Amino acid sequence: MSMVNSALSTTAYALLGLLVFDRENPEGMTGYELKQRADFTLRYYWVSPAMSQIYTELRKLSEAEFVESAPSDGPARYRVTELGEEQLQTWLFHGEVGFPILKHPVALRLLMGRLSTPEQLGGMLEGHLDDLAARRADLQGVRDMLGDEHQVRYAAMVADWGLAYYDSEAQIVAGLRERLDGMD
Amino acid sequence: MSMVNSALSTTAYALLGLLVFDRENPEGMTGYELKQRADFTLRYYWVSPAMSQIYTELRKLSEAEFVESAPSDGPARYRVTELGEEQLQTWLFHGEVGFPILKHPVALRLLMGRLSTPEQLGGMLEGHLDDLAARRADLQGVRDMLGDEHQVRYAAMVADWGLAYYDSEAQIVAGLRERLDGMD
DNA sequence: CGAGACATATTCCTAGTAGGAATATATCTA
DNA sequence: TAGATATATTCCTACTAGGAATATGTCTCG
Repeated sequence: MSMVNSALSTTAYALLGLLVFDRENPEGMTGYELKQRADFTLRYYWVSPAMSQIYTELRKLSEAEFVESAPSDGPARYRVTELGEEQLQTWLFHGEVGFPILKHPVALRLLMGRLSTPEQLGGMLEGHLDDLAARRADLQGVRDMLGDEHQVRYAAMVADWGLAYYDSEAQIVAGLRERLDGMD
Repeated sequence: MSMVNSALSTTAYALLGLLVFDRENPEGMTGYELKQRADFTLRYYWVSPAMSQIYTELRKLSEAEFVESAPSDGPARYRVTELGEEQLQTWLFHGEVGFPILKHPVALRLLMGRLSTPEQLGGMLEGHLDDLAARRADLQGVRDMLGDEHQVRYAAMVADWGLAYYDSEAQIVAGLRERLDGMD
């Protein structure tokens, strides 16, 4: 027995959130633009969905009338509806808040530290941190983008959190160096 | 054209790592025990795979002869093979190290802060932190379990990292309280 | 001692998700 | 004007999540 009107996925709500964020824009957003926005802002807190996934979720949101797209000859441009905004509100504070899920290949390798030399671990971590530098710059961009005061009040905390999270990797490397130096 | 001998998933290597960790135990581990171990140690750094997934991955590892199970009448008990250990070594430091992926429903809701009152956000965060208290205790357990000095040297950093990661949520709440107090 | 609860052990099924390939058009650039 | 890049969307397939189903063993309490 498949649940009719089954609950939307968290990813669907995340996209709905992006559309609410953009609700002053009368043009709306295409799926493609949503993907870009998701890659830019969302991916630090929720997996950035694949393109195909975005269109799937948009279809579901559309069926539930949480988003609408004015019929046009060009690409479909979605806007959040009143109903959608209400629904997001409801979900935000009345839905089950699940546990964070992390897939961290670097941490995983650190956990297997006994299988490696300190040099190997150190090398891997430093390579990873190089990659992170670019990400960190992006994250600053996200913070700059969040201009509205209400948004800033809370989202900046999240951004700080994200930075703290990544900074702690820098701390690990620092700690690692220290430990390496202190080794006999 | 399906790739024959296709590369194992990260989850498979994670399980292989758990078996290596346990390689002094001549009994080996059952799939069930691996699941328990994964829930205990692994889930903070990699999604803890579902039971069914564990058995799927074990089958693949077995086909590749990275693990072996002595035939017996009881439940299958797996041990890592020489080949498996070598393979894990190779993967650890010669495979592609992907980017961390986070699914954080709390951070997601914080990002949508403009849709909520400070009280709602604060309430949600505090509820979440209550749940985390238990987890944090678990994590201490993981650290206690890692008795071997080589392991401790690196895994303790990971544990610290995990703790720092979760502690930063406490900081967010503290920051939130501060901001709430400072509000007109 | 027997009943029910809980732990162990594994398989099966289904919906969901990832993510690349394919397709098409528009624009930009040299 | 050809090739590259960006926009826009769909399609396909393999993988993953995760609950249900199924057994058997063990523990506990009246």
